[in-house]
Amino acid sequence: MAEATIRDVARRAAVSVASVSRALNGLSNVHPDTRARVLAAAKDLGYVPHAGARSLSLARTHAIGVVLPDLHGEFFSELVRGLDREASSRGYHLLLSNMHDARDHAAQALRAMRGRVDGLIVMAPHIDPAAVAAMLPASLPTVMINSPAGATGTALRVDNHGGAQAIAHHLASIGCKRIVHIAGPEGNSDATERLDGFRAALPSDIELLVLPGDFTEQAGEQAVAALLQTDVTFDAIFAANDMMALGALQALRAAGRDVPREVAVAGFDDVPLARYLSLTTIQVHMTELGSRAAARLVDILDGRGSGPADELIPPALVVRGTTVTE
Amino acid sequence: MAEATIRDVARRAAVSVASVSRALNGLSNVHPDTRARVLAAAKDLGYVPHAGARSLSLARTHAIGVVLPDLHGEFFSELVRGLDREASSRGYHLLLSNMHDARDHAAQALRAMRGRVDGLIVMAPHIDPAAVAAMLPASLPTVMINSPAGATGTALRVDNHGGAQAIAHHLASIGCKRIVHIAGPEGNSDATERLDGFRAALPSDIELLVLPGDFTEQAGEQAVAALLQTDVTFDAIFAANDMMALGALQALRAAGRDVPREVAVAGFDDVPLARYLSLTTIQVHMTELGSRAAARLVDILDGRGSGPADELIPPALVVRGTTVTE
DNA sequence: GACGCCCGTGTAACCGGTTACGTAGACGTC
DNA sequence: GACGTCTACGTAACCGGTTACACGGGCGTC
Repeated sequence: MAEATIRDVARRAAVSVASVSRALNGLSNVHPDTRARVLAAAKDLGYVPHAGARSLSLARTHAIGVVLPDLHGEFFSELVRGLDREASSRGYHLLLSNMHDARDHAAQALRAMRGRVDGLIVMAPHIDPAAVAAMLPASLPTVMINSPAGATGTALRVDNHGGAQAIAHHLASIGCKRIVHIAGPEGNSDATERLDGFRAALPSDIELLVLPGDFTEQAGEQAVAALLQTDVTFDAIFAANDMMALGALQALRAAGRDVPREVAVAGFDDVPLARYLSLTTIQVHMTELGSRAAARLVDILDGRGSGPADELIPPALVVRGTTVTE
Repeated sequence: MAEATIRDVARRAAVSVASVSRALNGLSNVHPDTRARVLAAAKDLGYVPHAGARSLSLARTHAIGVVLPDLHGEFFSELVRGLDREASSRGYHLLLSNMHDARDHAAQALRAMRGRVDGLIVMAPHIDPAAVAAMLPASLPTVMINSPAGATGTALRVDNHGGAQAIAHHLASIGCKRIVHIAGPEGNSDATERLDGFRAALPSDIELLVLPGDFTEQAGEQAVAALLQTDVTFDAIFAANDMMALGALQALRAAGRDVPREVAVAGFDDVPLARYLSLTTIQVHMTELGSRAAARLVDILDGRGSGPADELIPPALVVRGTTVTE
């Protein structure tokens, strides 16, 4: 059952290992007859090159490491789909590694990548970029996704600022005056950028109330339910992500508030559910983010110039039934 | 910027590479002083072992290859989450590879795994298991997920038969007499097992009409829309998956049919949307399927006995508003 | 003091590929 | 016929780890 090695092939074809290697890799300086013999021998033996050995001598693994937080749902799969699409079309594999919260475990995970991959794609919106940089095995080209601004190396980010701005303009244009924002977890860069962008783009005659949240549906529901107990009035809710917006929607409906006539609701992300529940939101094309990130990294690995150091993926406003009547 | 190797560490600690290797791997036959010197030297140099070289000499990569079809949505992420959870907790990494439709490309992808991974987890419900077996690099332990029955080696499968049976009993118990089934793509083993199980469990006094489908929402919608044009009567629809059930729901609502009073609707999978749209369905715990598969493979790799050759993951019936009124 | 044993360590082979370098032979030129 | 070139190919070093085996020295025993 032991797999055939290149020496087995060499023996069977009665040539040296060098010739086998050359023949199999399509180098030109091999006699056609020799090449044919080698190919036949390889086929007979069912020979498959040992990728590990190959990478060791070439110092090239053709794999890229992907380190992600413990993402849930569509986000994760869309991102990975984009990464995989681009990577595999350019001859690279994906080595997955989840970075759970534990900090030192994360360092461990990153280090373990040395010698396994040619480069890294890291997403860590909850970790200080300097800390991440310190954990990296140096010499491994890295592309960061949605890291806090100022990250080292190449970074791709969703334009949270621009997206939030678009929501602000939209809500203002439909006449909202008293808006509630349900924020994301503290220290999360996506969350803070969304709030900052929103606040900055809001005309001065509009009031803004910010409530804490944590990106979960529950948080959105509870925040709004609690708010409804008070005598605060409002005509719009902008949640830092879709799941909280959906929670908010449920709380509003449970309380009999008419959406969008009494209260407009908007989210951020455009998860698939948003379309079904007709939620106005910002479409973040995770697939594209993934493939752009992979493309950038592969460009670097393959020695192509790497364009601008940072890149913003522009999100698109999707207006649906929770802010305007059809 | 070149990374330090074990020889650099050896030089700095003034010992041989063997001692460095022994010290770093925690072998017992190393003098405490030596170990301390080695550790210090390694730390000074920021030494990180080269995983590729390590796997070459150990013939162990501590990675498992995951070959999946181009899955969409939650399915994909849930499965991968389960795989990753189990694998990483047991010291393994995941090497991802999508197997698109092209058959020979698939063989290529599988072969490329040799020397990169210690074992494989393959999901290919649309491919003949014998063909898959033929593509495998032999000598690579493989666990198949949801393959057509009779697959080689270890296989884990969702109990499609049992799930469909549960739906049949449920529909019968609420009094349905004329049921329409929207089938999945031809040749897909999940699809055929669901239909077979359903048919087998149906009491003989219930009529069954089978319509073709392909697992997409559109297919479900069109099948039902077309059906409504005819004078065929029916009081229940069982779609081979949730997305088609949701499509069916839309067609029914567009035609003004009352669900569940006039027509009961059930799906299979329990995608997240199902909960929001209150669809009765069969809950397939993809996360568990993933972690079970990883556990089985790691058991084999680590030399633990591998229990029963095959394993069925039991799905659970989830009754919601599309079959019963609350 | 000869012997055996154990401990700690170093040397070098090995994992399975790639490739720099050397060389034998065919051929052309003067 | 001596010499240079070019082509096809083999030998062996190398990638960065692990580890079988050899070995030297300290110690206990008779």
